[in-house]
Amino acid sequence: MVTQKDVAGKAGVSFITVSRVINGEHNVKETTRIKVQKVIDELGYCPGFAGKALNSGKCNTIAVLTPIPFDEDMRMFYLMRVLSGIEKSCREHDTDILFCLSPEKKKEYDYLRPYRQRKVDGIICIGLKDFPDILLKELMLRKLPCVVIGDRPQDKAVSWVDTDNYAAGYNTVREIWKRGHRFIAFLGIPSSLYNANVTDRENGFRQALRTLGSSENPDEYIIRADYEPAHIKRLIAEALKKMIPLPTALFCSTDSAVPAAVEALEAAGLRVPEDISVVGFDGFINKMYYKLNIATNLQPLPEMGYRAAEILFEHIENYGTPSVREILQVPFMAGASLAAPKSTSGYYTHDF
Amino acid sequence: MVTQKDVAGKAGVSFITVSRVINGEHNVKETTRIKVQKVIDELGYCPGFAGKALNSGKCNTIAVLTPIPFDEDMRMFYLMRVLSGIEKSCREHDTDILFCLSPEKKKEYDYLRPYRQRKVDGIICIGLKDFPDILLKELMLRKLPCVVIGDRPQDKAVSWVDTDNYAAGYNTVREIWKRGHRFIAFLGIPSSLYNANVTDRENGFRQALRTLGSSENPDEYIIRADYEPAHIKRLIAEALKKMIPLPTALFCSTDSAVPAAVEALEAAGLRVPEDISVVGFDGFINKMYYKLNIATNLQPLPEMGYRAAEILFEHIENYGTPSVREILQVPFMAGASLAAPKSTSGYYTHDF
DNA sequence: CTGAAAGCGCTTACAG
DNA sequence: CTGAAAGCGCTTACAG
Repeated sequence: MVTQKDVAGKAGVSFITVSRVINGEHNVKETTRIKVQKVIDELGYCPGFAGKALNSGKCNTIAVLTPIPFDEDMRMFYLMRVLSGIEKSCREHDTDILFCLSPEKKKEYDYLRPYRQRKVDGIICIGLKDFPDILLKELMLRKLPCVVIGDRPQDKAVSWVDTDNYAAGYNTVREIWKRGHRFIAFLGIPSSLYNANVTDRENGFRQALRTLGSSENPDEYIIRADYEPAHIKRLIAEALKKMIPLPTALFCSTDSAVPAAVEALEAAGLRVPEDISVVGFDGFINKMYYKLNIATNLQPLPEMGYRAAEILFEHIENYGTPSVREILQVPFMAGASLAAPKSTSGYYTHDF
Repeated sequence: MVTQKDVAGKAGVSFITVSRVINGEHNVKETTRIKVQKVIDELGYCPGFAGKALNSGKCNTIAVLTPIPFDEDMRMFYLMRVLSGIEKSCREHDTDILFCLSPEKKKEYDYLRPYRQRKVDGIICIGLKDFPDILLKELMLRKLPCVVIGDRPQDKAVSWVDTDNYAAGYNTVREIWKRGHRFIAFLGIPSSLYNANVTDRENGFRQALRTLGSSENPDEYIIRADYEPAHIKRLIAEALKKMIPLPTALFCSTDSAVPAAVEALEAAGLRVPEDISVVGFDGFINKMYYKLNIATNLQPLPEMGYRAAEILFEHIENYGTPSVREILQVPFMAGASLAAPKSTSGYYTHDF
């Protein structure tokens, strides 16, 4: 490895002068600078980062911590879009991304090692089911700046960027209702499986129905299934039998449930959207060459990543800055899977 | 940051003893070890990696260099599957992954900075169109171990892991032919856009047709389009007019072209697979909820990533080890998009 | 404008 | 079994 000393020797100056030239300091004679720069170019010298890191305590690297497995196709989309935003910000800050999977299943893996080792200046967490307490304590102990994406840890000290899931859930029902639907079902996820986000969508769904004046009890139209397509299909098949009258629209709390949901509906003899409309949430289903263009809610994932990174850099440059909480809006996207129901029975007079 | 000195002070030993305990050396009295370990636990001491890196010249990090953008949906699948294999190997070697995009478009970004800075011990390149000469020279200059995935750099010094695209192309034609097809078209990519892989698939296609005794000139059945769906559709529409007789099967050199290709065929009034069979290459199209189960070739992407990382670790531990070249096979996957053609005119007597 | 000194946190010989 | 010394590559005061 070429070091400052090598350059210094060949240029006939001390290594300190080389350091000055590399860092663009002004207290260097112009002729010296040129001479040194020439040797730097000849030798291809580039300052090793370890020496610098040891000095400054900074390594210009941030970690992305996520339990999302690389081979899970739908959730990967979420991760990748967020990453693209993080990456943009990192590029602007000359910072690299250390990629740390925190496997959901393989608990024995010590995913905090890179942080303990001070291999990163800060950390962005994505898709953690719950923000673990141990993690929080470690972060505090080691004064490691941290920003969480897609969750809202209680602790005041943690910054986060999230979307307004309640408003999006509410608004989605409005959009469905506006088109004439009155019996709307909701496909969620058990709260034990994910964080409050999905519950918020469900709460928005409930509140919207209350506000819009539905006399129906929404509970009977709410299904909660885990990520497994088979599970989704079975629960929908069972639920349909109990929903009287049949819903004319199904709001899926995540796009990744849409294919299985549509299959289940079709298996029950319902055509989408002729017999039942389907709306998703997240916004990547239509990138997947799915057979049907799905109305959905477009999460601003790259923006979330970008903002999270920007906040993180602020914390890094200025440890102790008050924590930041940002809530981004989720625009509704119309799509072929959402149409007016066959029989509208005059509800259209309801004004919007 | 808690350092060896802090531990040493509290435990009443020198920091060297702390180093010994941390590294599990044997020349430490048992009672001392226990005493020191207790303080380590109390203080939550973990050796910072910068000091170690400065000493050993190693940082237990490898870089993944790729021009594949995070937001390009189909190619991302390729990248992620490869990454999952790399990640597995890294975990076994207690190594972290530094993620470096080398943007295809934004040339001004200095994607070699992390390597020059010795921020990584080695580098895995994925999806580079051509392995750039400058990159190679830099790697040699800085003695940075490197393994390339999905390409075969000429230089003897570079290790790579690739798939047998020629054999897969050849075998695919056999599979199609076996089912009775005699007029088979090929959708490739201009050689200027990608590396020899796609050309190899095309060569396998050609050779298979020659061997199987097709009297047709395959040139008229070969289309080359870039990644743009619009481009693919236009070229297929034009090509179909010139193919006489019409092909009864289309072999797409990559799954990412399949949706556009099928659209083009359907726009021309051809049903898949009733009028024309379609076969892909890569193996992720069927993960995308595509409307049709596609016959394709399943690239062993996680294995490629895993092997590449294993080879890289060998190079890192033992710089100067002869370069390794590995070629993995690509199994053919039958699917609903490949069926027997409507009229078979007695070709079935051909023996396999 | 330039360099000698000290130190960042660690490890590796070398003495005792 | 334990510690003092030197050094990894760099930067930051401090002298001159």
